[in-house]
Amino acid sequence: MKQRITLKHIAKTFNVSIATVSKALKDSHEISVATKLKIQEYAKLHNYRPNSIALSLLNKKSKTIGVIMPSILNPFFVKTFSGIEQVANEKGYNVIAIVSHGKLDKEISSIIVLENGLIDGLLISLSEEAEAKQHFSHLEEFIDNAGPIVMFDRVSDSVNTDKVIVDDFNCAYKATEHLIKTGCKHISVVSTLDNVGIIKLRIDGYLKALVDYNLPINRKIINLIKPGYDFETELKTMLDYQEVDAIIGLEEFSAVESMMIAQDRGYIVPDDISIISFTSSDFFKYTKPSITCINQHSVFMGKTAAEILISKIEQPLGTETVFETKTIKTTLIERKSTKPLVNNY
Amino acid sequence: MKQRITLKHIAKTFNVSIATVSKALKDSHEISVATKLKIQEYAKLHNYRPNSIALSLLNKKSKTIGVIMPSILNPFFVKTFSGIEQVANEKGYNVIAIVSHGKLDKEISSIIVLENGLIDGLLISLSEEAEAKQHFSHLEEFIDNAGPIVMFDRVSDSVNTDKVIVDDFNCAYKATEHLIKTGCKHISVVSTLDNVGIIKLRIDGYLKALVDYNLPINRKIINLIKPGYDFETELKTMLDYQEVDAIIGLEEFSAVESMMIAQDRGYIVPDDISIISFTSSDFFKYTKPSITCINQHSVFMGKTAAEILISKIEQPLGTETVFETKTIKTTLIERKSTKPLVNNY
DNA sequence: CTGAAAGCGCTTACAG
DNA sequence: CTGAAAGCGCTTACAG
Repeated sequence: MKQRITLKHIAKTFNVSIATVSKALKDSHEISVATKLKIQEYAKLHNYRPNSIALSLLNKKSKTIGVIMPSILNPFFVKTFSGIEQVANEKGYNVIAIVSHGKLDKEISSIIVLENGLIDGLLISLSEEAEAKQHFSHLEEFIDNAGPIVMFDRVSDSVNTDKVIVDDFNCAYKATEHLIKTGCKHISVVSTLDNVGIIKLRIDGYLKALVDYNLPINRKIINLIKPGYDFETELKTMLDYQEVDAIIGLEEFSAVESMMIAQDRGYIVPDDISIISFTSSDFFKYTKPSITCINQHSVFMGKTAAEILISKIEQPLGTETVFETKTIKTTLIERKSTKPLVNNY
Repeated sequence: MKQRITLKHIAKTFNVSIATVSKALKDSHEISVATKLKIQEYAKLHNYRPNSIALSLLNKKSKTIGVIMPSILNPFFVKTFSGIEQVANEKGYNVIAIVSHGKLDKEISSIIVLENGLIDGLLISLSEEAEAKQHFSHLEEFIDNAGPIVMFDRVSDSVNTDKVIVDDFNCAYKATEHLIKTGCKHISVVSTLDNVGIIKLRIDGYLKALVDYNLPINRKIINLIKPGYDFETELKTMLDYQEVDAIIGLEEFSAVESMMIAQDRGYIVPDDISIISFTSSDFFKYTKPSITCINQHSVFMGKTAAEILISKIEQPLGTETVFETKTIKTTLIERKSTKPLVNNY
């Protein structure tokens, strides 16, 4: 690694000032054609590239955005991230990715690092712990000091900023309704997450559907399995002691693992028990039976969030800031883990 | 967004110099306890944080690394990235993620952006196009001007730098051997990638195993499906016209999709046809039958690559640079898509 | 104990 | 047509 070439170097070799070199490279009309030519040629030959850190300091813009997600080993977040990366790159922004692993202190320390000029704006999906403790002052501090935030998926009403969400309530309602319409009466909800706003919304949507269709509510088959508890044990216990003819898995793992366990116990899917999964994975096509799921259009969600963020970053100073909450529509992808809809419903 | 507080602001409020404030905040012994105290208190109260861009410019270190991958919607790269992110964060580095989508010009333009002080070092898995065209000058330029590179998985011998790879040759040999030992004789290889070094290595390992076990080689069942060709059609044609009793999928998609297609045609897996996949996915547990695969320990690969890179970044100037190529060991995870090993082999 | 100066690499308004 | 100056936010060796 040799020394990177700078304006100073070029200035010295031609015995001109740094300012002249700077202008020459920008093809300024202030500079004579002769000097422009020789400087540009030399710069090209030596692969001169302006130092982006220096420009950041000057412009107070880093042309990079940050993304903080609870996990990256979760297909939903991977796809969202993919969407974010795409539009960021199109618009000339770099993206710094940070995984909070659901931990509040990781979230806070990351934001502190990013807060000092490193990024022009932040995309964040809240950590479980931030939601559980309702701790958001680090976000407000960021907004005050560093730039705009757009929250996606796991958001909080307490933070006044732009948001992109999935319509979790209706989405759960639709899934539940679909199960009811295919003849299910004892619909369980299974999740490995708790204390997260979206889970509450999904359960509310589920409950509403039950009420609307005059089905009884059985709290014992709303199975939020807390960390530390064994999924398999919890699920088997439920299947042993409760009547269940359908399971809505609130994330991929819960759905696919529930299906496996039920099948191992001899249940036929979907005849004995139907399965629907929140979050769509390409792999749901490949299970036996293939799994009916809700497509949350996560790539699109990522793109939308990034677009909003960048437009906020680039809006002229003094523009009145109006915050919007965009809801991404979901689709039910019908596969073989649910019974066909009865026509005469 | 208000104005971020700087040393200048603090200096002005206490009528001292910027230098004094800087030293006071570093708790320098040069400064009187009284001034240190009031300055520190004020800074804390107003949430002062040194501007990291300014520090980067000063130190010529940005404490961030770049990662360029061909794809992020591929579980192998996601896991590798996860490993990278983990150690980078432990060691206080930010990571900028860039997806090349297999395109050379995206790879080049990204490197140009990153080259100018933005990152201290780069992790890269080559794009298909860079490998196909054997174009690597952008990497050499980066190494010359910006900092160390560590290549992972898709590497090139032509670039003199550190590398972390999977032992693709032996890995394919092992997989093929396993199939032979379970009684397969007509082993096909299926991949949607071509022109990539690792694919060549895998095929070489496969061929070597066939030779060692005195099995005939049938080039017609080495099925490298080029972009634009329909996977299903290609695979069906092969199954129709060639004798095949095992398929090695060189990436997840090829394996799982091949299994589906074979099953749709009435093949029983593994009795009629065995399946092995390169790259391990959590989902392989959930297919019927579950899929035997090669675990490439991709998270570990990412961690290793990041560790090497950061050690290179942080090594004192003038340290003799010795490049190493680290090979990550792979494991065969036996599941139900292959027949059990016969004991008396 | 405090501060002026130089510098990291750049840009731009202003003089000459 | 060219350059000196000021500045982005910081640090550090050197004077006083």
